[in-house]
Order: sequence, then structure tokens, then C-alpha cells
Amino acid sequence: MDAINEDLPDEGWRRSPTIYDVARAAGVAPSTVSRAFSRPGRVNAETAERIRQVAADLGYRVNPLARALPTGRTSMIALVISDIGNPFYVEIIRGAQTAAAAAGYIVVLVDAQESDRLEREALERALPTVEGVILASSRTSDSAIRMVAKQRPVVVLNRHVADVPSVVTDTAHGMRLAAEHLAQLGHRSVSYLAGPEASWTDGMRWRSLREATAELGLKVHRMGRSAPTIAGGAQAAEGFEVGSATALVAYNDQVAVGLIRGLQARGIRVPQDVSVLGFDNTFTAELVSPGLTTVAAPLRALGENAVRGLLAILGGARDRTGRPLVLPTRLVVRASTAQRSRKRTSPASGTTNVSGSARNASTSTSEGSR
Amino acid sequence: MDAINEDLPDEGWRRSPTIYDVARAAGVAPSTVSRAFSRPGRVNAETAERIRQVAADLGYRVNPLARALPTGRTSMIALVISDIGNPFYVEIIRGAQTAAAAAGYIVVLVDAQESDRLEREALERALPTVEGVILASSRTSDSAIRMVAKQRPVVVLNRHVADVPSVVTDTAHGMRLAAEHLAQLGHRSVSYLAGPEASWTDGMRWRSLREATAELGLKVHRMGRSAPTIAGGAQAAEGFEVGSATALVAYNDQVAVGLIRGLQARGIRVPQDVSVLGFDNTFTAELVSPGLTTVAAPLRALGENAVRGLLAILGGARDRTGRPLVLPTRLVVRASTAQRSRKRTSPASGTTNVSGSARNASTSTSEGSR
DNA sequence: AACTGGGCGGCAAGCGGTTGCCATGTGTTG
DNA sequence: CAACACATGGCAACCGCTTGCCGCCCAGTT
Repeated sequence: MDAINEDLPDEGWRRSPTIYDVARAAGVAPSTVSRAFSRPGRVNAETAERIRQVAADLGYRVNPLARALPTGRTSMIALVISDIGNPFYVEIIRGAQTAAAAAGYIVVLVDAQESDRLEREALERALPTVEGVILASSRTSDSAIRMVAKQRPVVVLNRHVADVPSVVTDTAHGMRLAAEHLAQLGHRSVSYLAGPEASWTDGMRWRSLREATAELGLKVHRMGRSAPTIAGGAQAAEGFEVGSATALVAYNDQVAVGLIRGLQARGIRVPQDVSVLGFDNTFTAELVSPGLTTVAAPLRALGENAVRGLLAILGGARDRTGRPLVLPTRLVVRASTAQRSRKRTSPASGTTNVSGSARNASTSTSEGSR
Repeated sequence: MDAINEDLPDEGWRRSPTIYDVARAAGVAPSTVSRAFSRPGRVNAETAERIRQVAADLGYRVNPLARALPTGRTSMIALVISDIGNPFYVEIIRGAQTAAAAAGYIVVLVDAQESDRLEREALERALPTVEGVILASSRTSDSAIRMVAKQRPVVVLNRHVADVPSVVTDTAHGMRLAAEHLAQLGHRSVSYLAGPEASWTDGMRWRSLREATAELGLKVHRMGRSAPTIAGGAQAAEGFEVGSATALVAYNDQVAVGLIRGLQARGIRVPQDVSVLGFDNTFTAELVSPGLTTVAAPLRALGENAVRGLLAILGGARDRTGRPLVLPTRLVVRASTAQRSRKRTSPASGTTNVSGSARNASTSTSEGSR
């Protein structure tokens, strides 16, 4: 409480020991110390052990900056995302972070804050200090990606860019599960609420849904585009015409959540009047009521694999197939989807039970698949 | 689509120009180039301009690593948080990031992933490369903080550690608003659902609530501790005895959200049977139903000011008062608080309207304050 | 006994900037 | 006109670590 600034740490932060200090103390040349740490085997085992001992005593730690200068190895990679506020990224970040940490790397997060300019600036600032980049921000244009790829190894997430390694979600399978689930519940006509036009993911999701529904004999139709946010979904809800479809598949969970709220605000009940499906299974999906049925993207694995892929490239991997790594999806059934109602405004009760049993059936379906 | 790896960028990533290249091209010494960039005024205006021109033509960019080695100025600061999944941090991160970017700094996020060990490891890895650290992770012990502070300038968030600059939330005022709001709604007895014991914030919140309620003549009582998560809150709901209090103030929004769900699961209605208040106003607060009434912490400002403070210190500020910078709070009234019900299990309707009018009254109260 | 080769340690030249100090040129002052 | 201050540019020594190359020494070969 009595914070007095007596002990000014002015000349402060004492210089930490260098390989020269260790070398002197151990009676060897600095180069030997260096090798003892970075080139195991190159130096005699006993000598190495002694050096390591001395170093430990002195509290020596290699200075990453100094190491990076001649080698370029900064042990940092950049992860570019379009907005930390987007729950979609939290598991991705976690996955990336664990994978990176396991390899002794640190990840610097470049947050575009939903702005192209900011993204470019921030990335530009970070680029020279990182060894490689993972682009998980959907907005970035292909040309911008290639620009970056020219300067540093790059892995893109949930997207496909020629000649740039990528890891993506198995959207086709996910949408297939979604369609099957809806078909099982008796739905015959579904609408897709599209996301941003620039989104590669959106195209993929729409296409996959179309194919899956076609195979299952469902009618599908695309509603206009929506910003990939809760607000966007809520706004889109205004455009929904009751009766046009009994089930709605949204671009992602955020949109789905907004959609549900928007529908509810209009007095349309979910799932009694219309079922709603999301995509991604971010943590918001289980936060809202009704809980959101959604296709779970392998968020964490996405992050992990992107990092691993990047590290492999940095490690000199040349065996790129040129084919994206695709990661499996599964369906998570919650309460936002239910048996299609015969008539609109059906007697209030009972429905939940029906959906309850449907849920069990579908869950096992989804569990069974990969 | 036809990703062929023909054009192996093997010898790849072309070496970028250095001050030596620029110097040669401009017909000056490297040192002059260096100064032209980092020491404006030290070199003749015309010369500087010419150099800058040449540099631009060559596409020269200063290499931050090389610059950092002799100077120690890496233009990076670390922001340590306990879990990116915690919505509490998203605005803090944003604030920190904008403030940092404005000063040309990049922030590297150190995510403890709720683990002491991971936090230490990650921080240790990042420490040598950053100029300063912002500790926003509640878990860290005082001694650990001092340890870090010995190595780098540190600013702590929402916490007070002797001799370490800090920026905190005005909890006292926030809790006062909360208490007033509840008093106005006719509540006479409130319970506080505590957070983790190690949390400085928890102590502060409890103390503030106690003082505020005392002044207003409300009875207050503390329920057991809960993990600062939704799950924690849900679990705590089981321990709540109906009738013991008509209003619950939770440690934070996460706990409050969990609490609400837990209560609802037990058939206790919020806000009809019991009102619930949160703290922080994270985005989850408006996501749940009923929307959570909560004390809004100045999240973004917290992040911004922490960075600004840190940068000031790095810039050589010595004028520390030793006093934490405290940032204002306000009350955000949503639907989780309502007029105290006369009896338990009152006739279902009407209540919302009552709470509706109360809401307006309180909102203006809260808006009026600071 | 002369020769070869592998193991191991040291030397020194970077990596790309920064900066203290000095040399020079020009303007100012006594 | 000498003395001096100041503006400006160059020299060279770092910052701390990596690494190519060299030399020494001690087997193992022939």
C-alpha cells in the first residue's frame, strides 16, 4: 500500500550472462559453449555437460534475439485472425498455441480487428520477426496472401489458395450430416443464410449443402447474405418468410444465434416453427437458448495442424502434395432443431419431447461418423 | 486447384536490402543511413531526404531484429492472460492492441491456458524478446509478479502489488451502483457468490459490496466460492437456498451466467424468484436469457491504459505516484434483475413489466454517474 | 614408420543495425 | 585573423550468437 519509489531500479535490469561469461567460467571458447547448446553431439559429452553445469550456475539463457540475427530463427510464428472477439478463433488459437509451444515456438497474434488496413499494417510490422505465418483471417484477398507467401512460409486456414499449403474443415461431410439430420426430422425444404461474399468458406458451405440436399431429395434455397455476426443474423431474420422453409442453415454459429434471436423477436418460435442449424460449434452455441444444433468444426485441430504444417515447412519439408489437409467434422445436436411441425402454430406442448427423441437418434448417427 | 509445386522457392525468400545497400546506392556511410532513420535531425535534411528516397526505391525496411540486438528495443510487449477463452479478456486485448499499434509496438499474447506451469513457461519464453509485460492474469502470485518485475518493466491489471504500477477497475463505485439498483428494486437481502480465493479482484468486490450494502442498510451474506467459469456458477446454484436472499451478486459475468442456468435448471426463475447481477459486462452478458444486469468494467480502457502506462515507463517516465490508476465503472441494467417479489412463486405474469419500469429508472441513475 | 581420418576445440568473420568519438567544413565571435 | 562552436558525415567497435574452416591429437591402416 505504501508504494514509495525509493529503490529506483534506474541502471536496473542487470545484464544477463552471455556465452562469453560461460566460456570464461568453463575455460573453453565461446564457440564451444554455443555448440554445446545448439549442436548436441558436436562437442564432447563431458565438456558439454560441464558447460551446461556452469551455464546453469550462472543462470545463463540463450538470447533469442542474438540467436535470431545470424540465423533468422526467431522461434516465432504469426497467427493472423480477423477479430479476437470472434469465438470462432478461440479454439484455433489454443490449438495453435499448444502446438507451437510444444516446438518451442511462440505465436504472435495479429488481430485485424475487422479492418483490412489494420491487418496489413499489423502483419507488416510482425512479418520481419516471424519465421512463418498462418492466415486464418477470412477477409484477406488471394493476392494479398500470395504477397505474404513471397516473404515468408505461409499456411492458410479454411481456404484454398493455389500453391499455398492449407488446412481446411471437411465441410462436405459436415453439411451432409446436417442435411441428414434435417431429413430425419421430416424437413423437406431448407434455406441457407449465406455469409460474406468474400468468404471462401461460405462458397464451400453453400455448395456442400446444395449437394447434400440434392442427394437426399430436399429442396434448398439461398437467402441473402449476412454479415458473419450476431447482428447480421438478427437482421437477416427480418427477411425470413414463414412457410418458405421449415429449416434454416446459417453460415456459422454467430449468424445462427442472431437469427434465432431475430426470429424470436418476431414471435417465430425456434425450433417449433422453424429449425435452425449453425456451423462451427463455437462456445456460444451452447450458451444461447435454445441450444444451437451445429456442425462442429475441428477448431482446435485446425489450429494445431496449421502450426504443425508450418513448422514442417520451416523444418525443410518439401513433400507438399499441394492438396489441403482436411479435418473431420461432426454434428452436435442441441435444441434448435426439431421435428418439422405439420402446421404452423401447433399446440404448444409435446414438441420438445419429440425433438428429444429425435435428438438421441441423430446424436448416435453423428457420433458414428468419424 | 492444380497445385503443382513446380516453382520451388528453394533458395527462396530473397535477402532484403540492408543499410549497407542503401548506403552504397546513396553514396554515404551506413551509419548515416542508420541515423537518417533513427535519429531525425542528426543528419542534414537534404541528405536524409535523399537517403529516404533511395531506401524507398530499394524497398529497404529496417530489420527489427538487428535493431533490437544492440539497443534492446524490440518494439514488443507481452500481455499475459489466463485464458483466451475467457470473454473478459477480449476487450482488454483489443484495447491493448490499439494502444500498442499506435506506438508502433506489437503485443505478443501469452496465454496461460489456466495453468500455472504453462504460464510460467510461456512467459519465460517470451520475456527475453519483449520490452515490458502487462500481467492481466489473475492467478499469478505476488512473488511471481515481482520475479518478472525484476527482469522487465511490468504493469499489472486489476490488482495491486506494492511497487508495481497498476491499473484497476473502480470496484467500489461499481458495487455501490449495483447495491443501489437492488435497493431501489426493493431487495433487502443479497448474497455474494465469491470467486477464486487467490483473486485480488474477488476480495475487492466482496469488500466493496459489503460496504455499499452496509451504507444502504441491506443485509449481505457470502455464499461459498466458485470457479470463475460458467460451470462454476452452475454448480454453485445447487447450494442456493431459496428464501435466503432475493438477489445474488456474482463474482463475475461468467459465474452469473452459470448461476442463472443452474437456478433455472432447478426451476427457480430469474428474475421473478431471484435477481442476479454480474460484473464486467462481457459480451456473454447480453447473450443469455434473461440478459444479465451487470456492472460494466472499462475493459477496453483497462487494456489501453495498461499499455500506455507501460510505454510511458519504457519511455523513461519516473513520475510514478505508486498509486494505481483507477478507471470508472457503470451499471448496465438488463433483464436478470427485477422488483423483489412479495411471495415466492408469485402469479407468473406482470413481473416483467414491473422490472421494465424499474429498469428505466435505474438506467438513468447509472448513466448519470461519471 | 609414415599416412589417413575422425573427433573435438578454437579462430574469426559475419548477421544488420547503433552509437561514441573523431575529422572536417562552415559560420560566429573577440 | 585566430579561436571556437556547431553541424554533419565517417570510422569502427560493439550487441550475443552461429558456423565455416583450420589445427591438433589420437587411433587405425598399410
